[in-house]
Amino acid sequence: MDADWDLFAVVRSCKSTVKKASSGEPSNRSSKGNTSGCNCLASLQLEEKYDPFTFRSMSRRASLQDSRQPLLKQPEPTTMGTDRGKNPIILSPGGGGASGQHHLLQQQQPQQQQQQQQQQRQRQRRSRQRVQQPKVPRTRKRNNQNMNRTVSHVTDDDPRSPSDQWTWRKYGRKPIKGSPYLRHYYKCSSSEECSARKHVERSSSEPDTYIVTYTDEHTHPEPKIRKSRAGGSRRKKLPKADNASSSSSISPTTPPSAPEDGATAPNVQNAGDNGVKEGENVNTVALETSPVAEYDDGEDIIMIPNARFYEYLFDGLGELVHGAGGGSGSSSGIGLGHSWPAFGGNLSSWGSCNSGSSAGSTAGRG
DNA sequence: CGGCTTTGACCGGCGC
DNA sequence: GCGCCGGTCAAAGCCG
Repeated sequence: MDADWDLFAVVRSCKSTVKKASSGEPSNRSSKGNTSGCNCLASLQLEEKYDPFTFRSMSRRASLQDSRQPLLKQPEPTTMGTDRGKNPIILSPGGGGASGQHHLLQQQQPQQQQQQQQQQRQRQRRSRQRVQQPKVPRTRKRNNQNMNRTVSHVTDDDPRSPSDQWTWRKYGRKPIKGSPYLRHYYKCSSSEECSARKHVERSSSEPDTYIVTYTDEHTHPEPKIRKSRAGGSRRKKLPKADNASSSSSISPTTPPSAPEDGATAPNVQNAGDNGVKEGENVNTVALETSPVAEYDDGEDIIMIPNARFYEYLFDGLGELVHGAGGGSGSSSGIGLGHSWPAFGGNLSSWGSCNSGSSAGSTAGRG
């Protein structure tokens, strides 16, 4: 209950905030709807805003999503990431937009303090533990070293790009100097022994482009079915009662960042060349990210083996689109499985992994 | 319960 | 030698 109240309160406050804020910015293309929604949720999603790669978290929270729905008008189909990247919304710390949040913050201060203390303690504990642990040299490779690297430039222009079917597990992200976007690090999760890794970052010069760098090769065959994405996105603990408030969701250290789902690691494939460093294979690929994510995100996009998916998707999409109309993503994944048998087993796994939310949104948006 | 994301800290390479 | 910065670790917590 409280949570609901909080959510609504936040959403509401955001909404009003957005109105004010958005007035300044003339067009937001696709983001419009999206943006409006997102902006609205700016306080809630700041992180996502900054770090589109994380969007999943939000979408996953059904309740939140539901509450958002009414506020989110589905815009025309759009490529997500782009907007975010181009028009990153940066909320100044004291900036407007957080009135609702403020309110909540005040209400829950004591709790927050406790939580903060707890967190601090935890961190200290961790640090201590680490210090006590015997130092195990980490294997870290530096860029210039002889590494088996493949750099791909991924754009979200061409939906039909092939993508990788590998399953990746995110193990870190970092703000990169000189880039407003975060770089996301992924490891192959199919096999512990597999040393394949990749990192995804949005090109600062070309927000529409993601730079995906693969390191090492997979030591196992391509997984046919993706593992469950249980637990998929987890946002920094959002205290039940004060999710919204928890400024924690707005990481002070989180820089304005990037977009998109690279998270999903834009599944990419090789193609052409583009000046990259010597010894690196450069591939230009289209982000398979489908229109999906618009507001919610790429989230789901992430694990979807888009590549192949795409064609089927668009073929069948027509129907869906027409039927659903610009429907809000609400129609979400629901029917995916049924509508597109073509997806077969994979789809089902996707369903669980990506959850309908995004899938649906994608469809709706066509 | 397994798998995944999040996140701050740690570590080591690299440039100055 | 020092500091910066990128890459990685690992506990915590979430979700199916």
